[in-house]
Amino acid sequence: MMTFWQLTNAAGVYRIIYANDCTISERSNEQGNKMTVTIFDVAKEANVSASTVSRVLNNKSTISENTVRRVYEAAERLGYEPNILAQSFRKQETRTILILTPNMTNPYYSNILSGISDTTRSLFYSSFICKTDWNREEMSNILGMMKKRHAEGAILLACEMGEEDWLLRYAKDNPIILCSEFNPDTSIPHISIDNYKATVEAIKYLISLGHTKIGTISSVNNYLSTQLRLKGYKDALAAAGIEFHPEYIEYASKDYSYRSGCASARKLLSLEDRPTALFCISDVLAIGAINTAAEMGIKVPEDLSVIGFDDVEQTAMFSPKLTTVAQPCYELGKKSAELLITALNQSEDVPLETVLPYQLILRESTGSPVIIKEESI
Amino acid sequence: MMTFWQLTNAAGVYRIIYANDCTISERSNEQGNKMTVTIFDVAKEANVSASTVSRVLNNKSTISENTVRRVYEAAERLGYEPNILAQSFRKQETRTILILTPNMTNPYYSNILSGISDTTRSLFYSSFICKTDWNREEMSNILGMMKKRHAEGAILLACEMGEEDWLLRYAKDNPIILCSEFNPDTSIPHISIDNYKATVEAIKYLISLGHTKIGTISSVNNYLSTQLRLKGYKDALAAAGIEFHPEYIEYASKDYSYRSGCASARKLLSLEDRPTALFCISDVLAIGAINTAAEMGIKVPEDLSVIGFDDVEQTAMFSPKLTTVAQPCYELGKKSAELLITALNQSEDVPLETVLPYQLILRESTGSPVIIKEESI
DNA sequence: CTGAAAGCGCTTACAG
DNA sequence: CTGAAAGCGCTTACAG
Repeated sequence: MMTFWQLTNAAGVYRIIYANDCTISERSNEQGNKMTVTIFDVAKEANVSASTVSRVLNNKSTISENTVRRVYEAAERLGYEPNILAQSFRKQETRTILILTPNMTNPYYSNILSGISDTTRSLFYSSFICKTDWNREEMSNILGMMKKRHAEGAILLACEMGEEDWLLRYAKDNPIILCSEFNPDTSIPHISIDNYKATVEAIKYLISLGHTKIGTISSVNNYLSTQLRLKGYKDALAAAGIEFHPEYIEYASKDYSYRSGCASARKLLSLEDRPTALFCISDVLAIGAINTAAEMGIKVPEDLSVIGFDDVEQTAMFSPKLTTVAQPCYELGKKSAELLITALNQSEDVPLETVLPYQLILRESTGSPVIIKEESI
Repeated sequence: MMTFWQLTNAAGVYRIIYANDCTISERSNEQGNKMTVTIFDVAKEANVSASTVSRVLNNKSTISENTVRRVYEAAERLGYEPNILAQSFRKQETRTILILTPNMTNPYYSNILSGISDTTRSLFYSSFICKTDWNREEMSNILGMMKKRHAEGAILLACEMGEEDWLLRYAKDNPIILCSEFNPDTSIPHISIDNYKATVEAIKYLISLGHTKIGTISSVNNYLSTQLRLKGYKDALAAAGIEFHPEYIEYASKDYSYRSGCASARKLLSLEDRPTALFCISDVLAIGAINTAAEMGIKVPEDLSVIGFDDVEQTAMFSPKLTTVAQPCYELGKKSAELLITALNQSEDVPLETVLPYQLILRESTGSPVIIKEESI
């Protein structure tokens, strides 16, 4: 049994995939070598020209029903499989995209990668995942593969602000999508959640619980999300008329390491008038804060509320369960891939900005502050 | 400035990579379209034939020094970049390998993937990571890409026992490497640590600490490693003359889920004469055991010693720090890729079995059992 | 040490 | 609706 798969998109059918899942008749020459069945063999068998076979298999132009049938039958009889290498060469297209990620093991990235990978495959594209370690030279090398025709487009995860200028050099020749992080002034299409709004909602929630002494663990990195979350934190406090305390802000390492989360938390919790709630810009940082609090004898959520960010599944192993802002990682990846492939297939422009929904998930690490009776003189 | 990179392996130079990192002279025709610089253009510029240019750029046969220089200079002057699509087509090679993984987000896998990915890239191969969800049909589809000339070989992570027969159908046409898991009777090259020895060492360590009531959290899956670890557990006990208690074995879910680790631990720790030590065949299971013990008021390591397996970095966030058998995940990936590419490049056979060193890492989750005075009549 | 020529397997104007 | 022909850019026997 032979099956033909058709993939359609807005622009119409653009590729026929030809799958052969049973025994195929393999022809051999006298030496017993396998001979490749080409489009010419099929043409001869079907009594048509190679051009016609090509057209039938690619759904190009209208062809008489009779011919179509004959070609399909001949192809099946011969066990023809199109030579992808020849097709790529002829069309000068690789159907390959580049994925640049700082690393592959961080669950936030790996979930995005998973979404990208599944999506590209379902659209018959290959994705080539490359680890950059935030190294700009490495990124340049990788993107240079597009010029060398190894790939046709790229998705960049975790692009720091300020990477804009040199990136444009590549973006003008090949479509590029920025996933999660981007420069607000960029002309390169990007996709993310609304980090500002998400943070405001998280802080408002803490305020609604009765907290007024709210600290944050931010990061020294140069991501837009970090900036936006810091601004959301400040704005939400201001909107509620809560005085801003600069000492309530600590900055963790650029990669949100657990260690640095612990260190930041320790500083904040050692403050004379320590916060009763902590907004952390990543789950790992939040876990660090919770563990540090425990070490210091501060109970979560009784003495301290903690909110994380991302909702990576690995936090399910912790108790108390983390209240956090969930990012749709898999969907961020999926959508990035779809946008890129759209850009690749039609000259039609892709939207500059795509915003996916976040969700504030309330679990066990937050609660109302214990009201300590103020002693008056 | 133009640079040529040479990659050498045991078989000698096998590819020249040609990198151009500065402004290149781009020629245009009257319409201003970019014209591709081909090997013929370089040939004309250097006053040699295209064959010679090809030979120079591929280091084939001996060529007069003078010619070599002229060709390089011409190539540089013209900003020539070899057309990879044409090369692939001509040689009918994709330089692409398939990686089949149950999922991409589990840190054990993602670390292996990272090793594979870095290595293939450094050897100028592409790796195409595909998620299988343990679905055999999906695996077949993916491996089918080799026949369709999309890829030349494959690395399979987490191949369950019994997958052998249908796999051979693919392994006879294209090299395949099994990483971490395999069938002991397989004829397909594989790489792993010595799971049996590692387990024996771990159990011996527990015994040396004074434990005699040692339980294990195994899994219902069908991996060789699971079998070997169970056998190692039993054998080590037997070797020490410790009686085997069937009720000291529990089986977690096939994917080592945290939840199932908790459930298994609860059963073991609810036993009348409960174990004082638990050997868990994955770190996540071990974390589940530790957390469950805590919930039950059982202290680790005072009342219960716990050993994990894998040493994925994510466990660094837990206290007490986990004693565990470390697997060299990144190296397993790296070595798998090297083996596969070796198999691809030389007909020379690759070793059937490659064993990488493990390491028992002693941290805080293990200790001597508290000796409870036996009450005599 | 080097060149002329064939050919990898397909797609696509062009012509009818 | 269909065919003959050219050509994508390279590599590699073959011949000298």
